[in-house]
Amino acid sequence: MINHVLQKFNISGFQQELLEWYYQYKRDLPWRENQDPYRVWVSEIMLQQTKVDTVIPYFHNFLEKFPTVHDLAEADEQDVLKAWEGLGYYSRARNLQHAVREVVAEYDGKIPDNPKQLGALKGVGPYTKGAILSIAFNQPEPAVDGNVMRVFSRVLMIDDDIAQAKTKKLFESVTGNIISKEDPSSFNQAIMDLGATICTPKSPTCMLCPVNEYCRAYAEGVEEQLPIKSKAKKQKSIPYVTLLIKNADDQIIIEKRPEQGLLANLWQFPMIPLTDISKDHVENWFRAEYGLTVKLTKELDHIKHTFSHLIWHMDVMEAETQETDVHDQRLKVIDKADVEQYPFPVSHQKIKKYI
DNA sequence: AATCCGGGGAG
DNA sequence: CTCCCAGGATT
Repeated sequence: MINHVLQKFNISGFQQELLEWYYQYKRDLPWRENQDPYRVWVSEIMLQQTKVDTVIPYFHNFLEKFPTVHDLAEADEQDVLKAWEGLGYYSRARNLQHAVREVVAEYDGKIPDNPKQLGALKGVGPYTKGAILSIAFNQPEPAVDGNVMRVFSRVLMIDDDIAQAKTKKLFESVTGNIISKEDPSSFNQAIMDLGATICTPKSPTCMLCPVNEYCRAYAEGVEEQLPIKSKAKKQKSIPYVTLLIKNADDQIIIEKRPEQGLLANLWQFPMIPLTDISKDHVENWFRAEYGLTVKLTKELDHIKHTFSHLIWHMDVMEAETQETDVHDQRLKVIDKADVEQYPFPVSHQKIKKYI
């Protein structure tokens, strides 16, 4: 299969054109300042399913707060989540800290440079493993992400569905055969840059592509038709009432989310799902579930928030309580001014302005 | 092999 | 609106 795909493909010519282009035009990115494996690691985790422009400010802030593996290992998880606030996929942050603690405990704080130990760390999958091994340790390991599959599906005119797991293995094999043994670090990063700036998902600028003479899809004029990707099914919709609860002491009540699942360990304003009850039973349901008596006073907003796999419809209500303390473990009474100390998902940050 | 897990921006 | 982004863990 691989032999067939790579038949008559000029590997060394492709490598040379790609690398020469990269040496001249590579993007100036903060994690390319040096090859510190910790910085490479943090950047690769942040960049999972996340655009470069989004990551840059988070990367600076994160490295300022946690400059070394030891700083991150010793940090409070809530502080790590606060540094991740708004970036999404929060298990990345929790897994990264878990893995860093393992590196400190098992490897004396030195990030392992072999595939077995590196790939065993929490949150380090096939892509990230290859990225760290190649970028930080100069090892010729493939790092297959969306860019790599898009670029090589066009260059080699591969029409397999890139949404399927087995297709990713095909591209790992392909990349393992094409990657430069002289400069694997630059090679992998060059494919990323090419995918981000030239070989883009829509309207690729093939005229400016350094490897267009090696591209089979371009030669056939079908680059816009690749890669093939099956569509994801659409999200499920869930209605909620969300409460901004205020007490007589000018305080508000927030809730810590469960330690597993969606937005784990982040904070929110108490939410009541309207899947089993109707809106006029919210006060009773809340008293039964949280042991707190509240009175809904005013409708503040209606927020629609879309996740990868579901959609929240939040009817935001202002509520009052006569209580000054709470008894449910999940709830916490805080001063209005202290709300900024807690990590909130973006969906709930939109509610802060009503405080 | 499917599903879960966030949020943003380009078009 | 749709797509998809330097994906991984869980089932």
